[in-house]
Amino acid sequence: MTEEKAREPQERGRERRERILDAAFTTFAERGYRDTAIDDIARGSETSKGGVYFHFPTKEAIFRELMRTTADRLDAKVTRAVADEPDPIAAAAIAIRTVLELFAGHRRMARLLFLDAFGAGRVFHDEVDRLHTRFADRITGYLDRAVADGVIPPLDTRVAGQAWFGALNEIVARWLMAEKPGHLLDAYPTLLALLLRSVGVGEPTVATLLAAGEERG
Amino acid sequence: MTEEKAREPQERGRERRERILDAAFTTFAERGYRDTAIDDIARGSETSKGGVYFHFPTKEAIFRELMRTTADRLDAKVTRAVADEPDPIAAAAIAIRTVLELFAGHRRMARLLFLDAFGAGRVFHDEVDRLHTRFADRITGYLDRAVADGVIPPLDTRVAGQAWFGALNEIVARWLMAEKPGHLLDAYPTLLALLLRSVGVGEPTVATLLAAGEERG
Amino acid sequence: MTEEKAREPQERGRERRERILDAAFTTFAERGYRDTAIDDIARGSETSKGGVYFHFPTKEAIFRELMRTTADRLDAKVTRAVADEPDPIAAAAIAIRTVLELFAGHRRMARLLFLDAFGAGRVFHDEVDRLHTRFADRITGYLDRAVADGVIPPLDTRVAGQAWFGALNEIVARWLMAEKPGHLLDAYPTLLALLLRSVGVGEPTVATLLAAGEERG
Amino acid sequence: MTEEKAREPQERGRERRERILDAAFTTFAERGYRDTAIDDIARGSETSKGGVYFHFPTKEAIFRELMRTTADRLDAKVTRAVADEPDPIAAAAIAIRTVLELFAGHRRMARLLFLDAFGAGRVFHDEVDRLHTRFADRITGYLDRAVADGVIPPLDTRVAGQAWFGALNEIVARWLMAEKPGHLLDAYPTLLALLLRSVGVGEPTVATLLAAGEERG
DNA sequence: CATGAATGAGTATTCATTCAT
DNA sequence: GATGAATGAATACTCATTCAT
Repeated sequence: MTEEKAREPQERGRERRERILDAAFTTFAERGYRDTAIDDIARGSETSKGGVYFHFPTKEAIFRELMRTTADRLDAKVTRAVADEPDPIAAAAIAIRTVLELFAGHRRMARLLFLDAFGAGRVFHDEVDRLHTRFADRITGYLDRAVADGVIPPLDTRVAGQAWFGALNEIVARWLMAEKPGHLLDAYPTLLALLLRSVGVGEPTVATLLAAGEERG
Repeated sequence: MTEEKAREPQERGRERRERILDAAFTTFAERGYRDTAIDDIARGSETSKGGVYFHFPTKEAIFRELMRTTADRLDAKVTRAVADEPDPIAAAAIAIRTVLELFAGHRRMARLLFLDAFGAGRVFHDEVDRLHTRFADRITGYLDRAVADGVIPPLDTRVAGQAWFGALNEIVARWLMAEKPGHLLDAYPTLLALLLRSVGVGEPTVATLLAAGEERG
Repeated sequence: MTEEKAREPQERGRERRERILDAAFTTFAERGYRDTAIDDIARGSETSKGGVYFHFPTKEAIFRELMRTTADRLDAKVTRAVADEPDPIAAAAIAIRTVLELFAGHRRMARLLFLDAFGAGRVFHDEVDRLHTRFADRITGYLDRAVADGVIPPLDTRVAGQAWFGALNEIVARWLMAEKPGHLLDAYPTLLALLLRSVGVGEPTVATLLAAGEERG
Repeated sequence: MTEEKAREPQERGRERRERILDAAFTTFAERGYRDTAIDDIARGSETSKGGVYFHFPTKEAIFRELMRTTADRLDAKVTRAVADEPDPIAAAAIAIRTVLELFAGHRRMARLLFLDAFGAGRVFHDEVDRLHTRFADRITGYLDRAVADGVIPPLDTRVAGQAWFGALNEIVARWLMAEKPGHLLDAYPTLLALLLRSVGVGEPTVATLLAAGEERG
């Protein structure tokens, strides 16, 4: 209290807002959207119900913002990891590995993005659609470049992007649901090889990229 | 009424039960599990709330039965379609095509199986899990046979099965979410080629199977 | 079925009616009025819901009849036990002992009459009122005679009848509620002595009646 | 409204809580537990259903609190009335008279404690049991002291306590059920005399205590 | 800005009772 | 007479949202 008074009121507000988002993140990921009450979020962020409603108009808005910022963070991380890689196929490989690594380390994040769906109903559909489209489009982008570079033969890259994302998505989802989940990254070599071959990347390149992954890991 | 008098009482009961199931199916698919009230189902099946509860013990039971029978129907259809095909790779191709065809014709069925599980809450995590595992395992089975037959090189077929299912799943899901969905089957050639190549099926075989699909379609 | 056809239809009906009453008795005593569904009674008497409603107009009617006939049986038993006893005080002593003996042997009967109340609400109030009044009046009758005979000094026998019945009632109720109930009859000597003294029966008579009880027990 | 503005918010909350309790008390006493809907309580306390649930977690909790506080109030009143009386027999006499006086003036309170427990269902068996045991034990305590003081001959005071309580209980219950109830206190002299004599209090003491009661009344 | 009391629409489930067959 | 399918009123409890203080 005393310290807080010293800060700019604006900053105090932003901090509170952040605390609410944090609490919401945790609770949504643990109990799901429907089973999370505003009261839980208020308690978790050491605010009151009214406090929450000062910063966010509805429960749905909190969820939406959370989904988007989480996706943003994921996106940023991938972008950074891929930044210096000129080869689109290698970039895709790195992107996939980064995603798996991130989820492996932040199971909660994965739960929010992949499974929290349950209970959120319509609200979630929109947001998940946006999320899936966004990542699938990104993959499509890599593949388009790869086609343009002549690295892989031409193909319907939109469908391929969706298929790649779907494959990745399912691997993560199964891992999340597993009672005794192993290491998510164990699936990486197989998955990467599958994806690369699927778009016609030659075996030598596949081997090279897998080796690169080994080194990094 | 007049017609009903003619039928056996037992049959009338079964028919009512079916009507309830139908109405539930429709409403679940349109509004999702959580947003469907028993009253809606009662109204949709021209029964009363009590009538619904005479035939089903809980709302959850209705949903579960619907999930199971729908999955069963899908499964049976695929099994029949694949019955006479000894080549596992060709069988997989036919299975995928059958699924796409079925969903293309029964968008509602797809919604229930792929999207509406979302919104049903934690209780159904395992039901969805079972469903996904069931179909992924089926694919794994085809691939195992293909490996055993020496048609494709050895690989982690469990991961591959999940990846294939995920890819298929995502294609259908995107189509379901699309505002102006095109023809779901348009994705078939690309998807099939991707999946086949991903496990190392040679280009000649890929071409043959695609041609076979063209003929059938 | 085959046997039943042989009997008079009237008798078959009466038997069914009896079976329903039996089942109701058991279930009411075990689960209470409110927690007993007509379906339970139907199942317990191997009839259908409709069958129950053929013999009784409402659930309440079953309960009422059960209360009354049970009370009647109790009453009859007491009447028989007391029949040859000209001394009203001795008669009262025998009556009390008979009631305790009966309940000690038929805990279920006691539950119905004393406790099943819970859940029956208003319905029970009336019936319990009738029951209590009936037995209290009976005691009042004994006491009136005793006063007339000059065995005990004059007193407000109505109040005394109620008090005696209340005392007896409470002893039984406590016994019914006890987790590890002892022998209900163990309370008899104390209770009888209390009651007798309360209306001014002399110690010699008290001792005689207690001794008589010992013999009979 | 205008008055309320003046008060502390905390107090307003407590007041509302009290209003709910009052309304519940009245309705429970009039219609019984089972036949009282939360909506009735809400209406009676000029609140909303949600308002009731803000102050109490369940309907049962309201009833329990009501039972307990009512019993406590009764207990406290008796304790106060008896405080300066060193003679245990006189104390018991005063206690009985106080209970009768209190109930005579608060018929509703009597209904709640003595009759309305009926209708509350199995859940409350133990609450009623506790209540009865509590008061019976109190009487047993007086009698134990009286025996220790040599005022009355030794006897099974536990049974006697139950019998006394049962007698008192029945008198009140009959009065409550009566269509045209007379004065409850009219029963006092007879009841007291019965109870005292039942444990062997000598006639002179009985006369003295009755006279004391006359004076006080 | 924060609080938390209050609101009230929303929901699954139960069950006595009816009645067509 | 018997059956069991159907009815619909009744009810406790939840929770997003509002708003006076």
